[in-house]
Order: sequence, then C-alpha cells, then structure tokens
Amino acid sequence: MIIEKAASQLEALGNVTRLRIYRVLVRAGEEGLAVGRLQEKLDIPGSTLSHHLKRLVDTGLVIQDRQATTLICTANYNHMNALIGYLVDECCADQECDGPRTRVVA
Amino acid sequence: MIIEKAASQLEALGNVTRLRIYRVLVRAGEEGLAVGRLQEKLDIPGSTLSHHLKRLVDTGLVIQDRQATTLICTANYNHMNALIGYLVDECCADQECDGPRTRVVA
DNA sequence: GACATATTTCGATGATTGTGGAAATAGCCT
DNA sequence: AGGCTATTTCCACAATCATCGAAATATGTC
Repeated sequence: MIIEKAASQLEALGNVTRLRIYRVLVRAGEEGLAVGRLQEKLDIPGSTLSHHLKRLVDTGLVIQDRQATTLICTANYNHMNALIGYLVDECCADQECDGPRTRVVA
Repeated sequence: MIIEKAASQLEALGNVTRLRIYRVLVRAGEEGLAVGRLQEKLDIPGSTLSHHLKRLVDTGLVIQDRQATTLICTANYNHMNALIGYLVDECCADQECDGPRTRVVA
C-alpha cells in the first residue's frame, strides 16, 4: 500500500455524501445494490450520485458490475481491510505500546 | 459516532501531507513527538505543518500537550479505533456475510 | 526588560471540490 | 428503427483547500 493510494481512499470516504453511500453498500453486503436503489435510499440527484460513485470506484473501495441496464455496486472489503491495516500496522513501531490494538481477522 | 465526525476524521487523514504526519505520530507511540521534531522528520515549512496539525487536532485524531515552549503531539488511538469501528461495524447487516471482518482487540 | 526558541496566525494565490439541471449515452425490448 | 429505463457526462458556480513567507505570539532564560 502506497501512501498516495491510502490518502485518496481516505479522502474518498471523507465526505458525508460519499460516506453515506459507502455505508449503505457495506450494509448491503456481497449482493450489492443498483445505482437506482442507492439513489432511492439516499435521495440524491443522479448526477451527484454518479459523480461520487465514480470517486469511490476510482479508489477501489467500490466495485461496479453491469447487469443489463443496471449497474450493481458493492463495497470492496479487501481494499477496506488493506486500508485499515495501513492505518494501524506500524502502531508504536518506534516505542513500547500499551494502548489498544486493531487487527484484521479472517 | 455521528457521520459528520467520522467524515471529518477521514477527510483529515485523506491528504498525503496529513497522513504522513499522522503515521509518524502513530509510530512514535504514547510518548509523542514535538512539533519541531515532526518538522525535521517531514521537512515541511512550519506554517504548513501547523495548519495541518490543527486539522488533525480539531478532529480529535491528534492530541497536543504543552511542555514549556514545545508542543508534544500524540496520536489518539481511541479515536482511531472508534473510527475504524464505525467503518466496519455494520458490515453486511442487511445480508449474510462471508467476507473478512475486522475487530478491535484489547 | 532583552533575548532566544518554538509555534501559530495572517494573507494571498492557484487548485480542487461539491452540487445539480440538462443533455447525452448505454443497454434492452418489440 | 423507435421507445424505454438506467446511468453518465457536460457545464457552470460558489465554496473550500493546500501552500508558504512574513509577521505575530507564547514561553522560558539571563
């Protein structure tokens, strides 16, 4: 994981509208959700939604899969876990650490 | 955790300069690092560093503690863990989930 | 008080972002 | 081809951001 990628992913999540979108997709799980369903759930104009979705897709946090006319969006858990790992993996590397730790479990 | 706070924390981390600052502090552990030491390590103009540090402090991700003329900065692990928890806590709530999971351990 | 060091605030500039309506495109069906 | 639905691209605008030099402030020492 290079820092530019981590930063762009964090920045993608660092906007209320995009974070709402992402959380709905996280809740939706592996089945994902069509763009239209997202739009209904979130009550956002299509152009705005499309714009934000593109940013999430560009960073790899969201995957889109076309099924006929509808686009199914799913949260990419692998990228999310890599990002979280990046944030915590060097915790206290320079120092003794007694604080809480986070780890990714299978 | 309200979504506005999570988003502002993510946005704070979503900038290469601030992420570099934050990671150095994470590595530094509980002892933290003075602003001056950060500046040396990162080779950033003081005004720029101060500006970014302020954003990290405002969101709660970094704590500053004055010791005489120097300001010691430390990463706030509790806030970081709360943020990570917010990102993953509702994973697949609407669906069966076989994907990887993340949890915070003591 | 004078001075030294650490850090922040001010101010200005160019760049990027968020928003959403209108028009365009993509894919399917008959 | 024509029509229908789903989604994106285009465009414009105001708002926010990143950067950093210069000046200001804070805290301690002599």
